[in-house]
Amino acid sequence: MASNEKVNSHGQTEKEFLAAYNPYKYERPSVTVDMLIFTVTDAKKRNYRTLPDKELKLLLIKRGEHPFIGQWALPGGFVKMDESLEQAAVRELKEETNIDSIYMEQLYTWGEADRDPRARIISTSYMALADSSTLEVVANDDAADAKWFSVQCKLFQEHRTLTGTGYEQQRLYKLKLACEGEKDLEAVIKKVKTVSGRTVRTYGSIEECSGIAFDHAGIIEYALERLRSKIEYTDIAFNLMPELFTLTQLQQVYEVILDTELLKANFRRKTAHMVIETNQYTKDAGHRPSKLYRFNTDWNKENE
Amino acid sequence: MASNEKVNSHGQTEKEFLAAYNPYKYERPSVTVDMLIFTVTDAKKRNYRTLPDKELKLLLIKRGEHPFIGQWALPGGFVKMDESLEQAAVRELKEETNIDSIYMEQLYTWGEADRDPRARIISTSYMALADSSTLEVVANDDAADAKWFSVQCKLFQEHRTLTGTGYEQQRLYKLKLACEGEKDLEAVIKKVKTVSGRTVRTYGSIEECSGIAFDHAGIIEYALERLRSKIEYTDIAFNLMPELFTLTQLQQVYEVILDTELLKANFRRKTAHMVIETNQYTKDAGHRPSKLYRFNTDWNKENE
DNA sequence: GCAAAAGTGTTAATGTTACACCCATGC
DNA sequence: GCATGGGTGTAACATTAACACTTTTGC
Repeated sequence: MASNEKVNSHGQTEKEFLAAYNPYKYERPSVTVDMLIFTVTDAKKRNYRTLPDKELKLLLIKRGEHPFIGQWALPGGFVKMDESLEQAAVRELKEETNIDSIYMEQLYTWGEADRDPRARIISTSYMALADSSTLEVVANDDAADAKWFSVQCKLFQEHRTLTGTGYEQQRLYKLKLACEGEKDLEAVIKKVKTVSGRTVRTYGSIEECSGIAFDHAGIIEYALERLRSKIEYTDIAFNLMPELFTLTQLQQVYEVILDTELLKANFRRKTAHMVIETNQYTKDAGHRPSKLYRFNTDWNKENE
Repeated sequence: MASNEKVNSHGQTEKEFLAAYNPYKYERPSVTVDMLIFTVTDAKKRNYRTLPDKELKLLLIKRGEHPFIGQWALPGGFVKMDESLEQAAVRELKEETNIDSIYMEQLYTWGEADRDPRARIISTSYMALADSSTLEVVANDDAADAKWFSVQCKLFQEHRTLTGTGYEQQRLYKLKLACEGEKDLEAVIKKVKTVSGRTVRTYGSIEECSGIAFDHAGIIEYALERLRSKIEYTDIAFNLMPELFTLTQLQQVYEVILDTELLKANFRRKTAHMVIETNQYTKDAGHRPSKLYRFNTDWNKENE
């Protein structure tokens, strides 16, 4: 369907409408969705007794074309004219992982004019969370250019300068993405907060970056921040869990995302109302068997 | 600059790039920013003794053209090809209120394919908060088609149906916008949460709407929800306060946004660390003078 | 004096943090 | 027996919610 054949509900062709309303005529940005698909997997057991460590993983695609050829990028693609942003995100998710109906939320829309060297592209990022047991088959199916990278992001420098009317706070985060058989990807992201009188302004920038395409390092950092804060006050973490899980597994997922150690007794009290006990147990674990739980979808019936 | 003259950093014209990368050729959406500019103002005093009530206000523009002619819409406009989304938002803010450098944050990007009857338009919404003392002059300057509406949004119906594998929860919110000399604007927004097994899905829709253009009623409801939740754990409310304020005024702002009554003593303890006492007092108030405070920009020095 | 709001103190309930301890399993 | 994790109890402390009370002003 050519653009100038489209007649809208007011008897205008799209061309007529745009000529009247859009000062930029046919020069319009392209819109894409960028998908941040996270999961949590087990690292290798150190010996027969220990539990495996958990790793937070993110799906990346190796670019086969310029620009950033050979570098890794978030999966995603153009939004079609007849589908909503969310439909586009669901479609991309299905294409990449072959799963529909997993948790997904819109994160942020990235609109710097020069973020893509080819043309003006505005990208809305979506975060999806999946239970790794559902995914494993698919990951192998995929072409060799889609891989799960383990994700780590740490604050490694912080400094604060007083100015006449306030202060400027600068923080440097190091993002590390690793995948067996691939070079490690690294980026340094700077976040600056300027307080001058009553006005507070914040902005971020990518200071160093190796192997990560476009501004995707910044997008990944943003998603991790969101994930970290939302895990504290929502039930978002259960989207990363299998149907049945032990409380220690749940705690490990919290720990790998928050990057802290939590106290077992306190963690169990805090999450008690979000889980339902089953009468099943793990076995052959090299230590005492543990009870399996499932997510209690009704935990916040009253509040929200 | 015509679109096909633009040569990018890889020696392609934009036309060549899009032919290769974009399956939709030249058919691309338009992108706009929609601005939600909030402020809090005083209603009329009931008598010489009482304090004025606070009202949460939102700036709306009367549409002079089809579609939705005569109805009220959020201010906003097209994103130019050489400016970022945020620059576009700042520009629109300046055009509407003549203010730069007030608090602003990106809210959400609205991408339903049919949300504008004329053509495919994707809109990123930004919320801005302003202290009304800075604004009052400008509001009068503006053309008669821009007005501040008082905003109210209440949950008025809730119901829950059990399904085989979970439940469906439905909530109806009534949004009311009022402005002296204008008809009241009203909308009913439905939010549905479907829990089926472990998968939770949420979506919203506008059920009834009178006088509010496009899908803007839903955008306003979304912004109010964000404002309400952020006021609880950030210092966002101080963007609505003048330089100097009393603790009761601050409490009133919290109350009008949260739509509850708060206990004075407890409110003061909770906000104590975010304010700095001055040695100034209000006077001629018909009751005991009260101390004026200012925002303490350093309140979260350690934490965040 | 009195209405209205400013401002402070107290107590009970609740939630959080840190730590200590016992239990069950596989080798 | 012992390493490893499963699972529970408790005391100190911090936070919150509800209420009661005193102070200061303009008319």
